[in-house]
Amino acid sequence: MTTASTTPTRNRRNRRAEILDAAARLFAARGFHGVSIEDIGGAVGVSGPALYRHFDGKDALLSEMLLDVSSRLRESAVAVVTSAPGPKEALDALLNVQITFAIEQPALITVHDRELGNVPEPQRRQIRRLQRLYVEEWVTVLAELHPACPAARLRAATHAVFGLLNSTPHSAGELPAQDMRPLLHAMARAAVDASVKAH
Amino acid sequence: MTTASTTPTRNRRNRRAEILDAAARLFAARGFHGVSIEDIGGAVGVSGPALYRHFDGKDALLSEMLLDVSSRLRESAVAVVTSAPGPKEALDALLNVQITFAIEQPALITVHDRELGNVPEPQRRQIRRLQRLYVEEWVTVLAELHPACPAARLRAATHAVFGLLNSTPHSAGELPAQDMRPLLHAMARAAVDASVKAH
DNA sequence: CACGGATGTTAGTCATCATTAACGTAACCG
DNA sequence: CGGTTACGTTAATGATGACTAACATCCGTG
Repeated sequence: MTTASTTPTRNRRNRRAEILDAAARLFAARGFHGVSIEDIGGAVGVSGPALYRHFDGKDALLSEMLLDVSSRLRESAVAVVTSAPGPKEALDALLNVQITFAIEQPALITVHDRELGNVPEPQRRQIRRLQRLYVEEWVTVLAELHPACPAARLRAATHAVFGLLNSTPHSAGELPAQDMRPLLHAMARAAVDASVKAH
Repeated sequence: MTTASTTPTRNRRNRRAEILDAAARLFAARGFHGVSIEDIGGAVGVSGPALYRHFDGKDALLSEMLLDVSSRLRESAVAVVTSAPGPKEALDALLNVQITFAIEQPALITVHDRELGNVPEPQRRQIRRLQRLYVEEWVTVLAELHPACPAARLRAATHAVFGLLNSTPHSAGELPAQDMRPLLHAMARAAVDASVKAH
């Protein structure tokens, strides 16, 4: 083999991330069970069982992927909320976090809200926990803005906003990202305001 | 067997629909490839290969399911738009169509926007066509309301609204349907208005 | 009442697939 | 240089699963 042009160390470090990235795209397109280990290996130029040098198995691959996404979302949310001067700014920042994620990592977002059911039990619980904490960041901020609105309504509204923002992958080619971003922000913002009207 | 209490004719006619219903729920929960023929049969009280008396196979089952949903959505949209006195009422009616569907058939809606990729090619095209026509009903109405807004933006906004409304399955137990309905309507309405602001 | 069709059942069959085994090879470290 | 570690490879292996075959049963109808 004479095709090793880049630094080996660099390649080693990148392989895991490369696999996770390819797997995310494939899972998003065909679903967890619709993708084989061979498919994933093939997508990064190695073949099949090579993946077991990097992950414990297909389930572990998915677990790590979702765990990573949930953690990052949750961390970003906490960071952004605590550093915001007030709830109004916090909401804007939360919107930006989710929009950035949805636009830059559409495959991950898609997998994140579809494939939790395929994660085995020990990790499933933890991912759920992180997702819940992420939602609660939103609900807390919204509750500060509208103390009279019942929490259940705020939670439902939050999920609806996620649905709105996560629709980006569906309307992929429609609009350039630089137009999509403010559009989503404006729509989500308006939806949130409407959800608490009359409360 | 002495357990045949209901009218046989009734049972026969219902079996196909029963299967489609159970399959929709299972597909929504675990994904097309995550559900076996045995699972589907089991869910309606027959076992495995009995399904082949009603459908040509697993693919055909999915195809029929998605074709049915797309047709119904599209027909409802056309009906409601043509009978509306003006674009404003038409938009409200379209919102109600989608909301009713999302609340009453969450599993179908979920499968509808996830599993198109698993439909084999002859039918795939037709389902896509129906989905496109459905979207165009929305875009046409929105264009009447806001002629200055570029079609691409309206299309993206439409997809975002679908995302918002189809989030119902995710926030299942949060809110009773009788509260969910007006909430979704208000949020979607506001989101649409925001999407065409400054145009 | 005999018959045919609709609807099920159970026992194959044949692929596909996740996972493991057994075996290179190349870089790095002593 | 000898040995360990990291990464890959190509064969099994063992399950699972879609689909087919062969064989009931039941019901309406001539």
